[in-house]
Amino acid sequence: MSDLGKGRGTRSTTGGRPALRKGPAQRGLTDVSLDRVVEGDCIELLRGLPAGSVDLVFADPPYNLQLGGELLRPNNSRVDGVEDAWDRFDDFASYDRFTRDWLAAARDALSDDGSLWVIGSYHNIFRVGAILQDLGFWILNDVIWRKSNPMPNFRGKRFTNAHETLIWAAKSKDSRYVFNYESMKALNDDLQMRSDWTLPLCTGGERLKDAEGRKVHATQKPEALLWRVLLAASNPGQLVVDPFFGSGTTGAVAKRLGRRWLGFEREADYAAAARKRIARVQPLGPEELETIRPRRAEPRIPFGWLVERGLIEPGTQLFDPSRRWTAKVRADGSLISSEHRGSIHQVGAAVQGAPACNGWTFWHLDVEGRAVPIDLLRQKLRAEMH
Amino acid sequence: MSDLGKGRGTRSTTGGRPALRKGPAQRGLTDVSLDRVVEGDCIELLRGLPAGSVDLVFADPPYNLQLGGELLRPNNSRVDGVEDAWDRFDDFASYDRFTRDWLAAARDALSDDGSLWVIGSYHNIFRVGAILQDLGFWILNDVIWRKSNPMPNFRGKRFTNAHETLIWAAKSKDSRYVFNYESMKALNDDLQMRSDWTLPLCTGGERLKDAEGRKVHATQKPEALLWRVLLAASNPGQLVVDPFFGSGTTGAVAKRLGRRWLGFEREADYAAAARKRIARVQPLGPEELETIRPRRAEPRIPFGWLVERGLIEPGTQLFDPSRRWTAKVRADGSLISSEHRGSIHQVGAAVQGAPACNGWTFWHLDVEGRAVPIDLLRQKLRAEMH
DNA sequence: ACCCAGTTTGAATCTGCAC
DNA sequence: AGTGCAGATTCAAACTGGG
Repeated sequence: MSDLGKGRGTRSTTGGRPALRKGPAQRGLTDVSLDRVVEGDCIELLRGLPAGSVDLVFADPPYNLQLGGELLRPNNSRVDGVEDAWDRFDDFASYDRFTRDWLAAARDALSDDGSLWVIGSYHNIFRVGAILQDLGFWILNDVIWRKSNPMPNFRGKRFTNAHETLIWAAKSKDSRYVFNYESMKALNDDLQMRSDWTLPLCTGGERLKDAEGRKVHATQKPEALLWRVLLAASNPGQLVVDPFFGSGTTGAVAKRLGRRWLGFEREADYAAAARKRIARVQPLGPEELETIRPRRAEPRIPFGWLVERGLIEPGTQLFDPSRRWTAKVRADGSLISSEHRGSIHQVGAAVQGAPACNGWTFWHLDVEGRAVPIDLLRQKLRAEMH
Repeated sequence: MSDLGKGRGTRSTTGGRPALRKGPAQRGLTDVSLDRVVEGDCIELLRGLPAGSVDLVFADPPYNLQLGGELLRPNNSRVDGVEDAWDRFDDFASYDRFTRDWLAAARDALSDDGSLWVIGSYHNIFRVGAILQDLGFWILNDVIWRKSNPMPNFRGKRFTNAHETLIWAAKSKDSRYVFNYESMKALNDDLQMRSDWTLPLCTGGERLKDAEGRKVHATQKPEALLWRVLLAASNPGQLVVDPFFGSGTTGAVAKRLGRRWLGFEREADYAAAARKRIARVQPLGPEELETIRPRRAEPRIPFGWLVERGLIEPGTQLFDPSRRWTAKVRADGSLISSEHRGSIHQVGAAVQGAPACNGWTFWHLDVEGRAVPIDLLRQKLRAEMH
């Protein structure tokens, strides 16, 4: 694991400074303490992590369903079921305290460019979202998990509750968070991935059962959901922490996708089931893990290099797709049109009267009667340079 | 209007005691004060309503978007964002105060069995939802408006923000709120209506424009959305109040559906446009309240979903029927061949040197020695997703 | 009347590195 | 922290105009 935090284990959206990014191992976490389920209170355990050591948090906290009174105080004592408005306020207040505590601890553990996902339902997600914002998290998206096979509303008193909500938030407004745009686009047939994801509930062979055939965990999340989350917002080698580990879906998918992971779980039974489950997971090899490389991450090639390398001759006439404007290439890689001179981008913007222009895709040259974007020459040069 | 609050104007879900339910006229509101747009501050106007006089509140409050500078599309055209003064707040605390004030006033105005809808985005909806709960409202559903034609994310930095969230809440836990289960089921091809509604944005002839062709209101809601809300949660003759009336969609649909209505609006321009709009609306006759059934399209299944769902493993070798070309599946659903990488369609086209290719029928995989087109897996998945 | 190609537009927290 | 600039980035629908 000597390459933790290097290579693919870095942000893919910028391409800059990959060697400078620290992996978990450089941030006070050793191999032996990673890829494990730790039993205990998630708030204490989160507080025990080195500040800034975590790249991604995925959290599936208790939903505070006001049905069975399964509500826990920060000290893990159980709150009794309550009826009237005063007690309900007490109820929410205690849920809010708990939420604030674990979110604040998670925020401290996150690196500056790390991000956090929380999943919830209308019972708790509004409180979680508001507290997130109060703590300085910067919401990037709310994402809807649209269940293709939800439980119907048996009594016919409400709409079928057919979705859950995920919030994706960066540590701060200025964060340079990881978003693997191209991978998400690839996953969605070359269309931008939207904020609504249609996925089925976790059923069938994926659902963990005990010896008597009872489900091990009441709210086991489908692996497809975590697949999308981890692929979108982390890179191989980065550290993913799940403070409410449960049946270990986050760990199973993290292992498969080559991410480092840590799971916190209070209940020994869940922890044991998760360990057993994850031990069976086969990690993908580097080739399968390789995804579409974002153009932003490709090495920068100045236009002048094409001239220098003889891929384009000084004096060559360039034109835009509509052939309304032309410009000539000069020896230093600058362009000159009838009224403007400067870089391919500057002249492209100037002739159009636009505020900006990507000269690589705007300017074309004539190759045997066909208009070819100069970006094609750049790709050729890149291939030559490996 | 002597039958206000009787007959159809009663809850349909219980069937009990219809004659005892009061209509607006019995609760201190006269005909002359109804079905009107009132200009002024919504909090004061809500406070001025007799307690318990309102059957349904629909609210589309400012979202507090906190937009930065200007945003350009890839073609350099400028996005016409929400820059109106009414959407600007100093900070979360002042937005929260505003929200608490209008929600508290709305709650007092609501009858005990009345309910409230609020629409918002991730910028504000979590704060609204938490405050709702703090005030004693009882959330019945959160409903997702899934936009069929959302604005893309132009910079590729996030998921396409393709939905908005509505919260539907009763005045209290014990409320006997109106829910027209059968109407909703009928609207949905005799299936229970789910909590996610797919509807297009308000465009075309429905969108109000001024003399210069500019949109009258930055955020006009589609009538189809209000149609569903009013049909679900109110009965003819009941009173619907919209404290952020804007372009008057709530009033237009309420009039058409035979509901009484009241709209509060601070801006005189909006109020005038709404009055003009609603004057043109023809109320439906009792028999016409039958609705058009929405058409259901076959769901699109991107190839990546097969990978995500475990129907095809990353690393799987694909080949064409003639077995001249092969390619490998990667974790994000893209393919890689010896010379090309991209979507199933792109790589299929590239290896053949063809301009286009249907990857679904071109690529096959080996199942027990037999070549099976990947389209078969798609059909399998589609069947699982209805 | 229809078709096709090009243009416009929508509640948007929308760049990142070098100097 | 501020400035300059390379260069990356869009989907569904409705509308417009010419043939």
